[in-house]
Amino acid sequence: MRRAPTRLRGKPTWLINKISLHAQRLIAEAVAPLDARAYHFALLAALEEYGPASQAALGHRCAIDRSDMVAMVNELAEQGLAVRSPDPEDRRRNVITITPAGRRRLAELDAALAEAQDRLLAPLSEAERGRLADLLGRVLDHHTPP
Amino acid sequence: MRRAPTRLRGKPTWLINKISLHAQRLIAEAVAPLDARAYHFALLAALEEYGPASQAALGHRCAIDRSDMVAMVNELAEQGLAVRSPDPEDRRRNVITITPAGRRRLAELDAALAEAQDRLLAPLSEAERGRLADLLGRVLDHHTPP
DNA sequence: CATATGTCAGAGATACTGAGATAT
DNA sequence: CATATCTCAGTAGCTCTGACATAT
Repeated sequence: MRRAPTRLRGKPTWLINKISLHAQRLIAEAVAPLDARAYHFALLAALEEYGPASQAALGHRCAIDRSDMVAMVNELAEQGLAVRSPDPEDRRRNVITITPAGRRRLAELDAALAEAQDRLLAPLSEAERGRLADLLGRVLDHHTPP
Repeated sequence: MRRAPTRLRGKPTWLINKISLHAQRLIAEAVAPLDARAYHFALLAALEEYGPASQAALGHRCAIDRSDMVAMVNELAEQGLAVRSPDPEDRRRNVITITPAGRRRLAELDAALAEAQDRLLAPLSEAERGRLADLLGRVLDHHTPP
């Protein structure tokens, strides 16, 4: 890919899409030893930070479709990382709750993912990583409905 | 997705992956009226900048797998944007050449994609877009074999 | 009746793998 | 023999759509 066409190099969408592939690969490698996926971390992080939540609420926070949420919660439940129970106050809902094992797994995943960030952003200094995260955060916010 | 978990927000890989989805959607919408895809632009840009090339060389420049290149070149050829002909000097190869119609299409795609960049990066100033492109370019280079 | 939630089946687009045929 | 190129078939992971049943 050396010397990609100038017109291509100048398109941030292209840079982002290509980097995204590297990011997905690095993350998959990082969490594979834990028998996990990237979304496990997202869900466990949301459960720990905001407490028990319905699948719809989790999906809203983490930008995961509710149809995909089913399988993700199944996986967390099978591994004993979260519990799915009916919500007595609204019987359409399930309440998902993180378990002690889930909190331990969250910490492990966080460490593994931190290393993946480090590999992805290896050529950037700490200050540059901060600036990049700020710019990306603003871009994502702009495309995120309230 | 409002108020994504702090741990998630702090992971550039997550920001990049989510933004990549928005980018792909914007690009698909931008080039759909031209009956094209993002890779058409990549290939036409490479052909215009570096001249006729084999499919393997194109794939190397644009980071497209050879097995996917076949269908892409088929599409360009069907639309009269490029010509595929056997290489007399190395009969394993095809030489792909851009046509005048291909150059016109390249200009159209470039304009359409410029607008997509604009929509993706709407919240950023010109200076910030430049800084973002620089940071992303360095990250991508780091993961690109020579 | 209209909306929200969870569930499921399947489509779509993208990237990759593995194999074969041909040529160097 | 080892490698390179093109081609094709099939797979994998992820995202999204549409439908349904249930509950509000």
